[in-house]
Parts: sequence; C-alpha cells; structure tokens
Amino acid sequence: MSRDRKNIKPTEAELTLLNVLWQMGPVTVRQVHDVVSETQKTGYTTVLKILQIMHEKTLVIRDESNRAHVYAAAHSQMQTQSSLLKDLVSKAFGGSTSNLVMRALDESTSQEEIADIRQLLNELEA
Amino acid sequence: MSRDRKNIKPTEAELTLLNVLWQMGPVTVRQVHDVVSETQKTGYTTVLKILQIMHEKTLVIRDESNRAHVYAAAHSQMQTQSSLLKDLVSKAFGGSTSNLVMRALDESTSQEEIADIRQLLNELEA
DNA sequence: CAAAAGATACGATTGAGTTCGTATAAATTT
DNA sequence: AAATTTATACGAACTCAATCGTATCTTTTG
Repeated sequence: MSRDRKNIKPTEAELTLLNVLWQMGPVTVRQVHDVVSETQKTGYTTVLKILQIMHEKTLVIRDESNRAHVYAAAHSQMQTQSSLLKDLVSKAFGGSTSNLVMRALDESTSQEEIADIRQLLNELEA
Repeated sequence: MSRDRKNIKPTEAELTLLNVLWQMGPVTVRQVHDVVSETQKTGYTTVLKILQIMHEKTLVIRDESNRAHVYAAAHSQMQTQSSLLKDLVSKAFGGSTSNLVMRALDESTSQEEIADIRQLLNELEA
C-alpha cells in the first residue's frame, strides 16, 4: 500500500522538534537544539540524529547547500494536527469526531472558547 | 514522582484490548481474543501477555478466583479518552483545547453532530 | 484413568524509538 | 599554519512495545 499522507505520524520526540520548526521556520540543528534545551536537557547529537531520521521519513525537508543544514517541516502544523486527530478518533473514539469534541469540552472551557467554537459551527453550517 | 493518574496512557495494542473490555465488560482472555481475532490475526498468547502487562501497569483489574482469569478495565472509557486528549492537546496543540476542537471540526461534520455540540456548549454555559 | 483441550506463566525475539559518544571533515580563530 | 570550534555521520546501547513458542498445570472428555 501507498504511504504518503498516512505516514504523517511523528513520534513524541519528533513532535517536539516539529513544534520548534513550525514556530521558527527553517532553522539549523543548532537553532533547534538551542530552543529545545531551554526546556529539556537533550544533547546536540540527539537532536541532530532525530532530524536525520525525520529526513529519512520525509517528515522534514533539508537544505544542504550550506555546511550547517537547514531543516523545515515537510507538512504544515494543521495537516499534522488533523492527522493526529484522525488517528486518535479512530483508535479511542470509535471513529466519532463529535464524540471526541464533546469529550474535549468540559467545565474548564472558557466563555471565549465557547464563543469561538460557536462561530466555527455557524460557518460550517453555511 | 507519583504515577497514578498520569500513568493512564495505554499503548496502541493496549487500547485495542481496552476497547473490547469497555464494550463487553469483564471477560476472559479467550473472550477478548475471540473478539480481537475477528478483525486481527493476533495469537492467543499475545493477547494474554498484553493483558498480563496491563495488569502489572494496573490498566486492568483481574479476578483470579476462577481458573480462567477475568479482566476488566481499571479506568473508564471516559477517563481514558480525557487523558489521551489532554496528552494530545499538550503535545500537538500548544495546550489549547479549543484549538484542538476547532481543528477536529471541518466540512465533513454533519448537521446532527453540529447540533449535538451546540447542545453541549449551551449546557456548559449554564 | 489416560488423553486431549484449555489456561497461565515465562522467556526469547524482533523492531522502533531515543540517547549519546566518537570519528571525521570543514570553517574559524589565533 | 596550527589550534579550536562547529558540523555531519555513524554506530552502539538501552528501553519499550509487540509477538509468539514452549513449559507446565488444570480441567474436561472419552
């Protein structure tokens, strides 16, 4: 079977790095490591290795024209979020998206968030 | 550190078995395997082993009073769904639940689902 | 009761993910 | 130009998840 759109399923460490790439745009390994090491004690070569693996998986693209390679996410944050959600819906919510949505919402949901979601529902209906 | 509520994070295979337990209630390994093997070609001892591991992790409880042990989910489906959502929100949605909710909803959302969600929003507001 | 069937326990294996040390090459600094 | 810094590549080690075979014990059956 083909594996292109379905293959967008980063591991936990990969997702951490993707978050950096989405936030910062194309960056070097060092830049990624600098950001990551603010909150984690991860070695430089670990970040490098994971990015290399992600490149093999085509989770990232890489510009090798300079000595320090520049990495960027291969898929948008939206695409990846949707993919992860779809996966979770099928595995833990019996395939029902509304089931997931309703489980996500609880008393901690703010008025503002509720308003935002209502707005989206209106748009979807139109 | 403590690990009780946070430890509710089943692997993929474990989640498959949990779905059976939630659906069927307390059952034997054989019963779980019968259901699972309808859709997967998983060996009996594989199911047994995973349930044993889940027992060690206290993802399931087990009644050993009979020769064929009877397994049941240790946490409700709702609890587990919430836990998985919380995890995903923090790892892929920058901690924003409404962000996740809005990403989950798209043009494929049915009118009925929209109505259900609206209803829930109303209740939350009250 | 002996044989077959059914159950649990226990390892062994395989693969993926994560981490990092070391080797080596390139660039920069002194 | 030598020394230092900075990069990539590579492979080793370790853990965890998943799968299954085999041993052993219990129950049922013929």
